Amino acid sequence: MSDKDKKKGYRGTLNLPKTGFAMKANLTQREPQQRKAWEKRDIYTEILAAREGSPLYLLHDGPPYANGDIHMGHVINKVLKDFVVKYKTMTGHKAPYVPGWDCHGLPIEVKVMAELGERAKSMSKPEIRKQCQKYASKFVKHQTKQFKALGVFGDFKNPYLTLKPQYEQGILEIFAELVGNGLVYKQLKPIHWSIGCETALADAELEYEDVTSSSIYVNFPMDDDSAAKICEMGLAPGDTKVCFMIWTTTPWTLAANLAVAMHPRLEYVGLTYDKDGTKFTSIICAERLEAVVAAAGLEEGQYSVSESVKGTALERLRYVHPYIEENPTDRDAYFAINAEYVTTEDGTGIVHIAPGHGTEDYMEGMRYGLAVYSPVMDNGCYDETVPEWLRGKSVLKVSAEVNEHLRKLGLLVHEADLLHSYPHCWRSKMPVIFRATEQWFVGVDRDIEKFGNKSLRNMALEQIDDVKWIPDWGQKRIQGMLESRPDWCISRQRSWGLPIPTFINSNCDALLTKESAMAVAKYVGQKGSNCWFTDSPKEILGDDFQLPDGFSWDDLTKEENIFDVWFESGCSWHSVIEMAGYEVPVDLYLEGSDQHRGWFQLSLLPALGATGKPPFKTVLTHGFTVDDKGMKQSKSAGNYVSALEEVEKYGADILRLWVSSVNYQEDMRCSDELIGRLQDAYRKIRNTLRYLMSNISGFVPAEISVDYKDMPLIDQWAVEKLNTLITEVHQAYDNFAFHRVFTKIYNFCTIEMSSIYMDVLKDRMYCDATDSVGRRSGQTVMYSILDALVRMLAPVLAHTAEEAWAAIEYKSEDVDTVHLVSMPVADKVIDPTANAAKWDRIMALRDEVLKSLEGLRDEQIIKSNQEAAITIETDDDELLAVINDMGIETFASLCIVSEVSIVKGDVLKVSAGKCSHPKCERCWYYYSSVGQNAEYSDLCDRCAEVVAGL
RNA sequence: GGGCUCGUAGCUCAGCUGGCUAGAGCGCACGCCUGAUAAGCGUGAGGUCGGAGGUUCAAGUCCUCCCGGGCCCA
Repeated sequence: MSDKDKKKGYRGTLNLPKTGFAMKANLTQREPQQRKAWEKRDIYTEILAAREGSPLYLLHDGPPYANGDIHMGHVINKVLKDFVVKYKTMTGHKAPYVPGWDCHGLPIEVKVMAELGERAKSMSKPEIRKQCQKYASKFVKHQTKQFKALGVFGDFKNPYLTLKPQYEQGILEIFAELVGNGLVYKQLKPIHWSIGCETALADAELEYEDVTSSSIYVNFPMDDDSAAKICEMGLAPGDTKVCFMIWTTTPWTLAANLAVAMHPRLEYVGLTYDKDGTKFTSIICAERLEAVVAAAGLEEGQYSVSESVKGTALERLRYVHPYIEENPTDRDAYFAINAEYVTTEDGTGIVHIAPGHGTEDYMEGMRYGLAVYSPVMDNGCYDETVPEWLRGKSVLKVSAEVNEHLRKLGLLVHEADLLHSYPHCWRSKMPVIFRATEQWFVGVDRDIEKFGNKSLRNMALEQIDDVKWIPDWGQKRIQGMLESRPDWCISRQRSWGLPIPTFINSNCDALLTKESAMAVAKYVGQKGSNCWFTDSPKEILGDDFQLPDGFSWDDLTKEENIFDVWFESGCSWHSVIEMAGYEVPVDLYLEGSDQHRGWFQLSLLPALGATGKPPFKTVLTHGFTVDDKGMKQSKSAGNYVSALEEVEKYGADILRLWVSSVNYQEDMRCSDELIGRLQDAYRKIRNTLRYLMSNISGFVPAEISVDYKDMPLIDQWAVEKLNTLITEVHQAYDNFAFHRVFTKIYNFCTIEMSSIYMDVLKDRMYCDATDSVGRRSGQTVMYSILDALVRMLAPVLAHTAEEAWAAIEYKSEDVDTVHLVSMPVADKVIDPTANAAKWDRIMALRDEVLKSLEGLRDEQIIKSNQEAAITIETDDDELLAVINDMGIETFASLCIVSEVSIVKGDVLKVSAGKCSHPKCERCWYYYSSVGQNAEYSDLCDRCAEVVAGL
């Protein structure tokens, strides 16, 4: 025997852990191979086929925009969806997942136009659209690769794309239904207009930024009759120039002014003062007096204030436009109206009204019969109807000139810069203006005969109650949005999109009926929407299409509006789900919480308008990633985490584990460091699996398992803990509470397994005879824990669980992918609560013992626990009984000490000392039996017996 | 400015319908083991529960206000 062998002693007689499951994960190398193997066997198709005939669970994917690389938001979204799909599959559902992309729209068109540069000018719409399609397809490919690299399973070979003819057909079919139900109309209406892009913008296309605007106080002189009335009311002395004083931050809109508004119930006064040698009386709101006096620079004694009257008293009084001599509209104008929305937060309490340039102005204007006057052209310049000095000038650059003009007229009371938040176009970044143009709308307040004369708004508000919102405040959120939302402007003046199928004759009558839209739908479904730009109305509608009265084939042209992309994605429940033969509502929509305004709402409305039903049963939302300090992430702020880099660096399972670890209902703090920390958790989980696996090599569960009732108490404890874990994890998954899944499993690995059970089991596993009942019992438990853990981890650690499943020698289910295995089910026969109180006491006592051992170690009396002998004194009969019941030796093994004695004393007292017995050279315990066996004088009786039997 | 929402140890999470000296894991510090070893075990230090009022015998948990985030809107 060499020295080296001597040193090893009895090592060769032990059953030490053995496994091929590597400690080092090497995820960045191993995962791609795993994915390749999945790809090769087409695991998505295989899984679906295996679940054919099972209950359906439909998660309908919301389409990301086909532009750019994926970011952390995508990661969270897709991984959460994948958790759901994989879990549902493992609970016996057929859970198809068809990923989709939003392919039309402004961002792509703008990008393509920029790339084309000058060349774009000589290109036709179909040519430009072709470039856009190429661009979109390219990013669909990119993102497909990136999503798959996360371990997401789905039908990536046949994704849904909003640019596919079939999909487009579906949109037009829904549109036709809405037309048929009387929801679609065309109207002049002020909408957000991007001057930079020369197009109408949707709410979702606006970005708010702080800008400095010129805010001005302006006097609008009254006509003589009204001035006289003001005097009669006692607001003006009689020898002054009487005016309404308004305040605005958009001087350019004054050219379109048609009225002034005051709140009906607020008090208004006349403020009389001298200005540039003229005596003025300005009507203002009493509450704004101080601010106006300050703005006008009036000192104490330089002005007087009249009694007040209510806003209603001023209604219909007339004024003269400051610089427009003749009313440019065919309706009455230049008088005072009452409006509830007037506030006293700033300004004068009198609001200038330009119905062509503001939504509220428009609404109030309608009530008073004002025209919708909007003297601004597509390019943001004034048209011919304004005074000559303004014609052709850009409204964004004209404030200084307007102010100067007003000053010369003596009507500008005060001018100041104001910093405020103002909407900008998300693409051109230019300030957005309100401008009235002809647009197509879906009316949300129109009664729908087919659905009991309810409006879309009514139906939506009613039926969101039948949808399950997770978290539950999602309902409140969408409710508020539905209550206040205006009609949906669905038209855009752009190239890259699905044309709105409307025709027009030379009288400007529009041809749009359910039948015409359906005819176009059919044609587009066959030829794709490019046909709109190349084919004739007759080809598109079909030879046998019956034109309505007033239309003829030789006087029919196509309109060139395209749909708001939200309308396209909002029809996916039809284009994707229904057209594939599935039924709506689907089980789940799962997106970021911004989609309450976006996809959720804009899917709900078309679905209600067309079918009268919502498209989803459950809507689950997640929050957004913020940086490690909780602040919004952006590339420019430098606190941006690149999803691709993180996957590259740590591997997909680390990212997946990170997603599972955070509560996605709130903001998720995210940084490279925070993600990196999950490596620790990953290692702990992986090592737990590895250790379990390493102790069951050669264990054939079906043949040599031990029954629960025959197990040692500690094994029963472990089985009970596992049972509890399974129940809790199941519940957590069912509630989409993935971070609870993570916490439960992780804590189980750390506490129950690593620091207690696996540590305690070492002696039995290593030192007991290979096929002893005690060892087999431990293996039985470890096997079932391993089996359950791998299954429960599979939705989260998609790659690692697969790797582990493959490494399990004797599988409990004859399936060669963990993703087709079923979730473990808690054993109903085992009641984990039965012994819980008892175990709490035992574990508490164990803590005391470990604490006292730490003292011994500090004094350098012992090094390892096995050197120690423990004496416990207690006055607690119950505790005495519990310990004696389980057996003092069992308790000793739980603490991994050589000797324990427990006696009745005064108070609980744990004392420890060095064990006086000799050390067994094989199991390293200090037992009295060591030395008793003549043949093996350095072994305890147990070890001697085992070694003798070898 | 409005709607919704969040704010418990360095990090990630528990704390149910208000009720003992606020918990866990990780991380950290210190120590142990060397028969899970680029592993394992133990002990310990960390929190005025965002802040201020209030209701209550009693508040992290209810109310009001304030501060600071996030999403959406204006």
